[in-house]
Amino acid sequence: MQATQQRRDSNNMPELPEVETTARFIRANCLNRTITKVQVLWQRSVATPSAKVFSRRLLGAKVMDVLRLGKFVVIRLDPAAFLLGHMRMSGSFSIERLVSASHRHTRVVFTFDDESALRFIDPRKFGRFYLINDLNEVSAALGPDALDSALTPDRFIEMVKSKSGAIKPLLLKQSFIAGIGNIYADESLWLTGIHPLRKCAELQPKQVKRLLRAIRSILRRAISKGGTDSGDGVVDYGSFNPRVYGREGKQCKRCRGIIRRIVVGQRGTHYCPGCQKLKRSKGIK
DNA sequence: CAAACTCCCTGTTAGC
DNA sequence: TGCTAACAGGGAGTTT
Repeated sequence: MQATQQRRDSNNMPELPEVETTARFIRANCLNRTITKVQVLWQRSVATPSAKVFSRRLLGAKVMDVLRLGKFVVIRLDPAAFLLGHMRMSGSFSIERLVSASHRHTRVVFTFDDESALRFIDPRKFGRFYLINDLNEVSAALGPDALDSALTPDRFIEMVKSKSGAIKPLLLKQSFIAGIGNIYADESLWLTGIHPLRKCAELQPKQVKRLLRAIRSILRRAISKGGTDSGDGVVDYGSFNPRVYGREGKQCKRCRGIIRRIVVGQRGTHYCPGCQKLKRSKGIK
């Protein structure tokens, strides 16, 4: 039988939508299964506890639920524990019905009682697993999830207003708001017409409200485009077409200006100088 | 306290 | 064509 796996290209670095899709994918395939074997092929893929303890403690654990927390895939286990996975740059999962030849970049393999296996593939070795008892250990360090309805526009406005720096680095800070990565940060700022270097305190409440709406619309759309099982066992994230991300030197789809790339907070940042002004111009000078 | 580095990694790409 | 060096990127840790 063919392996079930997820497909990813350069425009699909795991951010909130991809993690959500992945969590659903694992949930659909691994629910109620019991782990019978754990192979850690790259030790550092396991952040905590030690790879040895990690493997031992997972034996006999049953998958009770799979959810998403920010950019973490959270697997709730019985006996009570949480297995968290972070895909970082290049991580992805595949599920196999039969034990097949090992994929080149396999870092961790979880085998279940029905002899299926969940394989973690991660070329750049940045992905990490955490086995913890209290989910709060992680959630306490995260800001509200970008899609959590408990994060109201008013609250978001207050959160942004109290900050002194630029808006883009703030969107990437998981302790501020969880789930947004470099691609969606650039895209949502473009959609809202806000320059990435714009100072938070200078933003009008109305703009911040629009920004949150843009973030959510882009994330939701990406989720809906991903996660569709095409039937041949391949889960495709869908073709997400960035408006600015990775389009340096190309024409803005809105104003025909030329997309620029700058570095903000050590991150490549793409924006349209025509649509995203740093200073509000008052007509013709 | 926040911003800026440094490091972890390797596939991809630019430059020769 | 083939080689090398630079680069990208999320987050943890360290320094300014």
